[in-house]
Amino acid sequence: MSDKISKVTIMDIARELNITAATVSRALNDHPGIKESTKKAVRETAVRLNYKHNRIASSLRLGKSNIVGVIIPSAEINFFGSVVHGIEKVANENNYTVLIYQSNELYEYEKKGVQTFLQSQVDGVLASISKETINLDHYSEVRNRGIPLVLFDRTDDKLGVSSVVVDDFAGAYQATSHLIENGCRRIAHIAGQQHVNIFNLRLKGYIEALNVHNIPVNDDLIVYGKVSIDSGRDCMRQLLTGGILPDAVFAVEDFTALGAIQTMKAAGLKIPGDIAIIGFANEAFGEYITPSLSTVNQQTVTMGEEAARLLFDGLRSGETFHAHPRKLVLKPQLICRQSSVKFPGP
Amino acid sequence: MSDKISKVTIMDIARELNITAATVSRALNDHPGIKESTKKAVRETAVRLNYKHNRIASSLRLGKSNIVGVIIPSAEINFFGSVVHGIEKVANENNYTVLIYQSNELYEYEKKGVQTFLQSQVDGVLASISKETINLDHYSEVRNRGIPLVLFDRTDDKLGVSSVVVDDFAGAYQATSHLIENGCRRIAHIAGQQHVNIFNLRLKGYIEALNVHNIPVNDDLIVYGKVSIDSGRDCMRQLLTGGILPDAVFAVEDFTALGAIQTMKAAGLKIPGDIAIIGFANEAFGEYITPSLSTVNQQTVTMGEEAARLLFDGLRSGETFHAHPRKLVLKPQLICRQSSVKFPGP
DNA sequence: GTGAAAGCGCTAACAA
DNA sequence: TTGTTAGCGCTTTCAC
Repeated sequence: MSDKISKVTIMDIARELNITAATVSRALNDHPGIKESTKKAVRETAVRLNYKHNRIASSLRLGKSNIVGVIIPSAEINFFGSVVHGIEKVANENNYTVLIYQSNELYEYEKKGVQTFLQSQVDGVLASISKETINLDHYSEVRNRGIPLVLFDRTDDKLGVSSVVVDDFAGAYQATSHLIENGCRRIAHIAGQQHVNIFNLRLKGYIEALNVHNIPVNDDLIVYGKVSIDSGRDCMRQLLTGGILPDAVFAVEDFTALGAIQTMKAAGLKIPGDIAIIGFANEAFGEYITPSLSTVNQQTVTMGEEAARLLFDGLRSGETFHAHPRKLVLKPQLICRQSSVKFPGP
Repeated sequence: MSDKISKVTIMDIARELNITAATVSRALNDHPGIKESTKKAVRETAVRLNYKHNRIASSLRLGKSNIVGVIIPSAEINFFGSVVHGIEKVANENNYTVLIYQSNELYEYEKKGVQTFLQSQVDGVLASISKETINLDHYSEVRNRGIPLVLFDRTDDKLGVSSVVVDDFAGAYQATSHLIENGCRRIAHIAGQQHVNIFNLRLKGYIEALNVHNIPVNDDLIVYGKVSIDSGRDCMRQLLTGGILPDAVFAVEDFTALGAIQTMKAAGLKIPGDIAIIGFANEAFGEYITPSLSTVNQQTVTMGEEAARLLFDGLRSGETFHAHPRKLVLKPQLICRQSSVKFPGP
């Protein structure tokens, strides 16, 4: 019941056992040159006094915190939650703790998150760049300080750091080809902000698929949005009031596709009969909406695991971390559901 | 390009300006008794040398970290992402940083998260208890150490700490009454684990609504699940093969409702014609599935804000924090969509 | 196998 | 207005 703040330190344990703090520290860290009996006594006393290791003091002394910071744009996107799972798995294996900061897709928050992590002396940073971010100086700073930094999904090659991405070009290519193979010819693309490289790659993959299949690229069928449900709605309206009525839409990601579907339904269009649609990211809701949404899966957990592995490899290799940035490209997987299949198989 | 780890400290700034570290520290902290010119010089030199405040050292010295830790069961549930937004807003106003730890609904992770936060000397903890958690000793420890702890949504009164919840009883009462008003009489409830108090309250609210409307409570219409899509599917199957075919279902939360809907559809039941359904939590997907899901909104952002406010009030009041736990109960809001409305209005 | 002592970087009394 | 000094709790060299 007491609100006593019992700050038990290794000194208290030392006093109790008539040994020194140094010995206690060594015992707790399982130092080889300490008698087993001493270790045992120290551990028992630690438990009895309810001692709690002070990470702050330890970090200050060691110059490392055993914490990795993860910056994600939003915890409300399943994709990122899933990547974080992968990261946590590997971090646990390496005896590291993961702390998360959400940028809310805002540059200022993202910058603040990086600063917080730097000030908190995290040993490494994993990040996915916010949609709003153009200036990357805060990440350069992490890099220049020699702190391991690995980007995932929303990356930028200019930074010269390691990264893990899914092959967005290939994913877009597959998605678009799938629509073509289903008989669609007037395939529109609702694109994202082109400074975000994954969105740019998806546009390029779309164009490549059209080229390979000898379908002319029509600029009127490409609209640019801000990658959200609302934006998806708006972009779809634009497409419907444009000169050419598309018979299919490749949306830059699932939320955008969701918005587009709402507009299609409101316009009385049958999906996929009148118009087919496919998204990107395999968000959880896609399976449950009507029609269920075809999309591209991004191997989220693997992405997290690989990003974390790159980070911990770097942590071990020390100073030369950013000397040879590596780029891991995961294979995306097409997921065909109802929204894109005009001619269902037997 | 260099990978130099330039550990610039206040000593470096002091040397540069021929003053002492203490003065630099005071200048950086905008201490009143420092000449404006000195402050200016210090700040400029700090920028020039690319000095970064070392939070670790500062925390060790001050015994406080200006960090609050938030423990959430899962970042993949929109509800929690949304609450965290609320928390961050208030934390920012108070010049605090928010770090998130996800328990993945597992007791062991949750315990580890609490330990990490304690070891990292966070100044306060906000938490929502995982579904799996029964033993609450780790939270007691936070409390006993005199560290402000505020629970939100998944709380437990036994802990004797402040909390913010939505009125789950009232929400369940409203949801059930809504079904009754729509002409349903054989209303089933897919319940959650009863050791989780919010799930228990929802069951009680359901029963109360039936009582008030003179509808007998039938135990065959109450099934207990584990609160997930899969569990929703299973429970619904149980209900369909039971003695009485329900004409409505009140599901303990939205994912459970989603699973139940899948089973209903598979059984060829029309929703809401043959069977109506309502969920709880207002997860994002509910608006987009077919039929759209009626549910109960929980004022997530407000919940986060209020929880954070309770915490910061406590932080200021100091030692007596846990002496007078407060409990804030927010009003839930019924959201009627297609899945529950048998007789749509004009 | 353990002790003594120094120091990580910062801040707050107390002094001047 | 600024300097001096001590210490937060832990770890680690160097002794013995």
